[in-house]
Amino acid sequence: MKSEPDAFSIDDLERVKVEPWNGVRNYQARNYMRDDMKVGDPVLFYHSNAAKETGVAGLAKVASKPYADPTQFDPESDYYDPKATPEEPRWFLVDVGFVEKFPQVLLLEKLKANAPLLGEDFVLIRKGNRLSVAPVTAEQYKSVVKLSKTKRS
DNA sequence: GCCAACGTTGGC
DNA sequence: GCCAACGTTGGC
Repeated sequence: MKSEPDAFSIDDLERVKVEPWNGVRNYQARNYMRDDMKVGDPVLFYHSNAAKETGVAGLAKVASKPYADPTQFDPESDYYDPKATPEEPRWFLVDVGFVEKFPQVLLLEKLKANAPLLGEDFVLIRKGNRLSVAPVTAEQYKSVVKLSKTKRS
């Protein structure tokens, strides 16, 4: 799951512990949350668009079942969707819980350097990847955790 | 700020 | 259903 650290960082998540992942307005990303996420699923927390230190910043977990994003019903919200109704919600989210902040951000650069390990299809190094929520395999997750423990050169 | 790579919208 | 125009994301 991606977030721009200026808007919401791993430090913010550590402070609040649990955050409803609202505001996702992309159907594919919504489907991943609505259809595929289970409570307790491990999550890579990625800092996108960072001034520096773009990369995986820590670990999180799915902390709720999927439910309707309340911001879609709120005319005051930036995420308001006039076509959504409580009877027929269009957007869904899960709560995300803090697990761990990496001592150092695992830089995108390093992910790219380890493409053979992670696989060329690893979502964070794939070209044109713009989904804020996307799946990784268990193997990829483990590899990322392992890489986070190695020192930067 | 630029640009590539999308996704969405709307006219037809 | 097609496609141009437009908007957004994200790396650099």
